Amino acid sequence: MNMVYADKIKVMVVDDHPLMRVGVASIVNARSDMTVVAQAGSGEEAVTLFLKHKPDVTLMDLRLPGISGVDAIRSIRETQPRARFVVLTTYEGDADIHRALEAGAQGYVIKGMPYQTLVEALQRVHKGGRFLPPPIARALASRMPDSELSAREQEVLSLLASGKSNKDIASNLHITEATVKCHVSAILLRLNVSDRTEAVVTALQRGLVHLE
Amino acid sequence: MNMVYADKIKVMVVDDHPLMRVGVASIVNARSDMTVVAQAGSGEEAVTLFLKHKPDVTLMDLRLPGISGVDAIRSIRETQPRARFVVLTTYEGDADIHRALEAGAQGYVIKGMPYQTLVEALQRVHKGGRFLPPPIARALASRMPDSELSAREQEVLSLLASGKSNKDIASNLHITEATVKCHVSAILLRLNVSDRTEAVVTALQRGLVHLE
DNA sequence: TCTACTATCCAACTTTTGGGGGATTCGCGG
DNA sequence: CCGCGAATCCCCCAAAAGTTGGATAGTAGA
Repeated sequence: MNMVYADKIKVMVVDDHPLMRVGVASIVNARSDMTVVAQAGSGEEAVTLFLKHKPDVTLMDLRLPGISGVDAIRSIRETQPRARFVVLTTYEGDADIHRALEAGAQGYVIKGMPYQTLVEALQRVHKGGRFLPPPIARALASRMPDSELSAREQEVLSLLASGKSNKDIASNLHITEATVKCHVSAILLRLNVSDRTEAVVTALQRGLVHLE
Repeated sequence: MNMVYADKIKVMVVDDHPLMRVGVASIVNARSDMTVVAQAGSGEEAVTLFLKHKPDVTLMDLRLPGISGVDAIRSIRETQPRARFVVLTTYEGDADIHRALEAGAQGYVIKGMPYQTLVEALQRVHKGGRFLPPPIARALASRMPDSELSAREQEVLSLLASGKSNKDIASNLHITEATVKCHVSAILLRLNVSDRTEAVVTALQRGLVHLE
């Protein structure tokens, strides 16, 4: 019987850490105006469970095994454009924030903020609004407007971030070392750094690439 | 009245994420053989609360604001050598594991393992044993036995990992660029990599250094 | 004590990187 | 159609990074 949920916000929790899911669920269920209707530990599971439970708001972590949280949001919104999402993740740079909002998230909360923030985000997003805490909005605003890398440059950056030399990158992409240098120079310019190592460090800090 | 705790394992939870603390606490408190007697959000708070509540086992995250979890363990064990610790953290390389055990932790559990693992770790460590899940023991075993960097090399590595050039590092440490190159070469040898960028990436993967 | 070892330091040499031109192709939108 | 940006390549050169060999000093052990 679904009557018991009639006046409550139906929430789905997506996070690969069982302990974090339990924590979030106990916060949500402790309130009289919301309830957890599903929990998922991966992006794939989230897509499946969304269709089954139709939550009002989905709390989504970004770093997940398999497809990323951003991809899961995009995938769900393709068929369910009215789905609403609050991203709940550890801070890993402004790039993730931008990508998540672009994919269709309406809220963004950092793990470690007081949990009243999370509750407020769920309420606001459920009512059709957006929710970006001041530190997040600030990080987003401080983005260079022209900081977009081309597809090729992103490929080069990710190889750079795995520690490869220009020669390795060249053979990996089947292009010449000269071309690699060209792309690397463009990346250094965009990221406003002076060498490849600094480029990797700031790319990791801003979340443009990840380890492993 | 402490009588209610007479037959229960007294647990302290240390983690800077309130949601994670709530999750862990609800798991522990749901069991009849253990109970949470204190929660801390920083290493400093952990030291204070330990003296006040004398938990049987402390669940300790490693990445904390202020002093690290390892430092907190070391600090507490200086005056309370019988204190027992289970590290509960995200996997960030074998270096952290080694440092934590050296500081006096008896157990090591990764966030994201099924929470039955956490319960078992608490029980085993409380009974005076140790607890290292197979994946952790394996990561520890695969460490190079000779992978220790000298103090100076660690300084250089951390500057390397912030993206500084040899010249910057030299002026930072008040030595010649030639000497810096020498240290860098030694680091490359130890980490078994071929250039500084790769060194930074693998150092980050293994948890020898951290971003920021 | 005297040797062996290690950490630290330095300089000369070789290789890799990054910068500055410039050229070609391809596709996309005005 | 034409301009424009993205991607590809080339040459040359200067600067940075990495290699090798060697000096010094302190320390632990035979």
